[in-house]
Formats: sequence, structure tokens, C-alpha cells
Amino acid sequence: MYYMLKATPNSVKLFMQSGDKASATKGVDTVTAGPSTVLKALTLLDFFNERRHSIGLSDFAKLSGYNKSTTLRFLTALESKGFVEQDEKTRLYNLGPAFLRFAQLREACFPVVDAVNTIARDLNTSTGETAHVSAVSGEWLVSVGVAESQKANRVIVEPGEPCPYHATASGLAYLAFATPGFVEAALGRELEAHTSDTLTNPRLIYEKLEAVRKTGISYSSGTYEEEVLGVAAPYFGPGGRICGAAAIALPAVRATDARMVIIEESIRTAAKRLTALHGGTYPEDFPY
Amino acid sequence: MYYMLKATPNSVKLFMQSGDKASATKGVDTVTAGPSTVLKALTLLDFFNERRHSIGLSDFAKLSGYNKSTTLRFLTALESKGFVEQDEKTRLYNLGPAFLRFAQLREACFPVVDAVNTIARDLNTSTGETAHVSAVSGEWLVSVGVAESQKANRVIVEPGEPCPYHATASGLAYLAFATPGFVEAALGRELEAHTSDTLTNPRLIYEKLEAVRKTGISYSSGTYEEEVLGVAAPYFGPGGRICGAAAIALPAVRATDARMVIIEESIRTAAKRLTALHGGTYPEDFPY
DNA sequence: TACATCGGTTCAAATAATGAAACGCAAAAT
DNA sequence: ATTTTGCGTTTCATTATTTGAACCGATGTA
Repeated sequence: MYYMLKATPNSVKLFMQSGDKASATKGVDTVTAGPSTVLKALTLLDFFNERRHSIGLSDFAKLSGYNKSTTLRFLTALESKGFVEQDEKTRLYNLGPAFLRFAQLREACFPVVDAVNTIARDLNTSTGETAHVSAVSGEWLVSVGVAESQKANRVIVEPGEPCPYHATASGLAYLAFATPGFVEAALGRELEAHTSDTLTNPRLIYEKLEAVRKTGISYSSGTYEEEVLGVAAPYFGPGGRICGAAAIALPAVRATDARMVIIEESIRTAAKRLTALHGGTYPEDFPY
Repeated sequence: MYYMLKATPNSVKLFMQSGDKASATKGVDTVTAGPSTVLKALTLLDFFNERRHSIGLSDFAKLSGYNKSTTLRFLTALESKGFVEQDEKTRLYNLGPAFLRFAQLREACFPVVDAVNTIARDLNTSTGETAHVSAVSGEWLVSVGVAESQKANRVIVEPGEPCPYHATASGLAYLAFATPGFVEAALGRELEAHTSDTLTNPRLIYEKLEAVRKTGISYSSGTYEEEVLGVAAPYFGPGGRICGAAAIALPAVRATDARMVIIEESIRTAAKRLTALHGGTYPEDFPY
């Protein structure tokens, strides 16, 4: 008996060859890293962001690495359901109107955004600084509720803005209590250096996570934007599963010790409220 | 030379056989009714609505007609991108958080919703009745901007609510200027009778559309909800392509002739503003 | 004029989707 | 207590579907 590795463009499978009949063995052996067609198509949407509103066919193909025909088929499928729309003139694709409907439908069913926003607002009033609450959406951690500081010099966080796991306090708070597999996936890819202080070495980040697990609070100082300090605490869903984080972002110059004490305390209570809102419980070994 | 029909479970193609080489002829001939895998997966999302927030695997399979394994694969793909999320306890699927991000991103890029809402509000103040603006999203016409009447007895339209093509004034206004193929598709399926007055016979609807094309205004009286009158006018995008409709919905008892004159006029100007907003032009043969 | 790039199309080859059957489990019915 | 029913999930051979290199015509550029 011997093993055989069969690699296709989208998956790597380990076959166990014994006698005459090769059979794919499941479980520990089969490493199906291959995204299904559906997954690949949906991944196209991730290439949209604040800086890239409109994308052409060839750009999509380049960005994704898919063949042009494949990309086109995906896009037409997405278009027919309103997930993207094509500008008649420029032939570029934009995010489609379908999101409007589904977002409203989801809010109608699970009106968490409102509740989350009030928690963010309370967190803002008790600290005077920009507060935001983030949650996982697919593979990303995005801020869902924001309450900006009223001060002239303030940090701005856009609702819907993704929080890089490795570079933000929210991201670290999340990873510290995520499953090992998730952490590995999040830190396994190329880690973008948003500033000169961004940690891009996974080893250093693992150390940080260890510290966060001990205190239940995470910090980031200038790792996402220069001179900006982040403080965050995780909140949990049923069974102690990590859901997201409550966070404060403030200019580093205002970070006096006295203020930080208030901020940390406020974040903790906000995180507790969020955990309650989601019907969650804290994990066994959580520090508070 | 002869024709050959090749049917697969998911598509029907017409081949033109001439000589020795069979080649699928495109355009008028090839009827690719076959949804791609991606399309099928996305279709699952359409089963969510106001009354059905959570759907289980088997229900999805029944509703869609797909095999359970297939359905599960689709759902896990959708879940991994945050388009649905599975309740840990009940194992039911809900709409996911991804829509939050994309909806906000789209609004950040193309802030039409704001503008549309103000137009709806203006339409409401000039008529005193519930006004709403709809647009196509994928296959459906959904209301994107709403301004409710202040009167006690008012018609309520939810933002994001789909407007059935055959039963609402907005739907008729749209179909009247849509492509023949689109009309056929919209009226080809089973037409739900929302009230006893709903027209479910496509022939009758085609007649109505003819009338709408002449006047540029569509009406519905009690065809979507009893005792509710709808008035709508289409608005257009570049090249005279139909985009959606501006509409008023009011209790039938308030529909005096004098009021209707004002309403029609107001709707027309709202539609014109919407057409301008979308950088659109009216089709050649449009009545006004 | 030549050259590059764009969106889009084609079709045989190769892959990934499919679906019937079976499994384990829990709740409902007997 | 036992059987039945229905759920979500897994399996795996079959085959329908995706895939991608090459191609097309249009448009833009050196």
C-alpha cells in the first residue's frame, strides 16, 4: 500500500492506493482546499472596496486568477441576480442592487444593527472617543456599528469597513479567542503592512494573542494607522463562540493613563452587553 | 440541414446540423435556459422573505427542487462567504451578515438611495399620500425609497418590498417599457392572485401594458391589496432603458378626480427627476 | 500602419457537480 | 419501550458542467 497525491488547480487530494483500486480516503487524509464553483464566483465580489468601485472583466480575471471565460460566466450569473450590474457604456461591473433588498430583509428579521449602534453610542459617550463594534462577515471582520468622537481631532471608522486581523485591536481580540484553524487561515496569507509599525510576522502576532487571552483586552498602537491607538474586547455568542469585538480608536496623544482606565472599563461593559444581546456566554477560561 | 434539440437537466440547446459539423448557433437559436451552478446557488437566497426568515436544509431542498446534498453544498458555500448563517442550535439558515458590508459599500460608491428617498419625500408632500420609488434588482422589482403618508388611513410600503409585475402599478409601468423577452419571462410564470381582482391572465395584462405605453402612466386598483389604488410612472436610464417606477399608493376612498390629477402630475415630475438622476433619457415614442 | 488590450465567444478535454442511498440522531407516534 | 418519521450530513460512481487556450472584432495607442 502506498499514498498518491493528486493535485488539480483547485484541490489537492491524497489517495490511498492499495491493491488495484484507488479510493479517495476522507477525513484526515483528503485536503480539499478547492473552493466550489459557487465559492469562486462569490469571491469575485470581495474585490470591490472603497477604492475600487468598478471593475472590468479583464481586471476581474487578473485579480482572481480565473480564466476570462470563467470570470465572465460568473459575472453574468451574478448580474442576473442583481449582485453586480454592468455599466452599459463603460462595460465595467459595479456592486448590484440586490444587496439593498437582502440587507433590508436581514435587518427586518434580525435588527441587531440598531442595538449595536446604541451600544457603540453609549461607549462613545462614556469615553468621548470614537467607538465601534465589529463582527465577522464571511472571512472578514467588519465594523457594523460606529459612534464617532465629537472632538475635532478624532479617528474615523466607516461602517462596513473591514478590520484586518493582524493590524487592529478588534482583529487581535477576535483572533485571540478564535479557533486555531481560523487563526492559521487569517495569519497564513500575506499580511499587509498598513504602517511601518504593523506586525507582519505571524510569530510576533501569536505572542500578542497569548497576552490578549490573559487580559481579555487587546491593544494596537499605530499598526493600522499612524498615531492611532486601538483598544478592544471580544464578545461572544452561544457556547462561548467568538462573535466580534467592541473597540475604541483614539489619537495616541490623548492616551493618558487615567483615560485608558476609563476606556478599558467602558469597553468591558460594552462587550458584556453585546454578549448578552447575542444570547452568548463567556468561555470558561475567560479572564473576567 | 436540420435542427437538433439537445436537452440536459439544466438547459435546452438548439443545434443546427449541416453536413458533418454540428455547431450550436447563438442568438435567436440557442435557448440556454440552464442556470449555471452559481445561479442555482444564488437562487436559494430568493426563498427568504418577510414571512420566512429562517429555512432548514430540507425545506430549501423542497423549495428549490435540488437534491439535498446539492443544497447543502450550496448553503455551506454561501455560509463561508457570510451570505447565510446557520443557527448553531436550530440548524436553520438565515440571511448572513455579508449583505451589511456590501450594501454599505454600494451606497458609499453610488449613493442613490438618499437621492431617491428625497424624491419620494417630495412626491409625498405634494400629494399627501404614500410615495415610493422602485427599481429592478435581479429579476425583481423592489421598492428602494419610501415616504409614507401622514394620514391615519394610509398604505404602507416597506423598503425592499418586492412589487409583483402583474399586480402593482409600478410593475405595470415597468413592464410596459421593458423588452419583450423580459415581459414574457415576468408573465410566463404562475401569476399569484393577491386579491380577487388580481389579473392572472397574461392576455389581459398585455392589453393593459398597451394602454400604459400610450399614456405613460399605469394604474392598479385593488389588484395587490383590497381597496388600494396605485398610480405609477416609469423612469429611465441611459439609452432609454427602463430602470424602475415612481408610484403613489392610496386608499381607494380618497381617489377623487381632482386629487388624481394632482397625483398624476406629481408622479410625472418625480419620474422625470429620477430619469435625470440616473443620467437617463426617455425613449423616442414616450408620450411625454 | 502596426500593435496592444479590451469584452466577449468557441469547443474539446477534464474536472467538479450531481443524486440515490445510507447513516446517525432526535423527536414524535405507536 | 419500541417503531416510525424526519432531520442534517456523508458517501461515491456517474456524467453533466466547468474550464481554458485560442480566437474574434472593436477600440485605443505608439
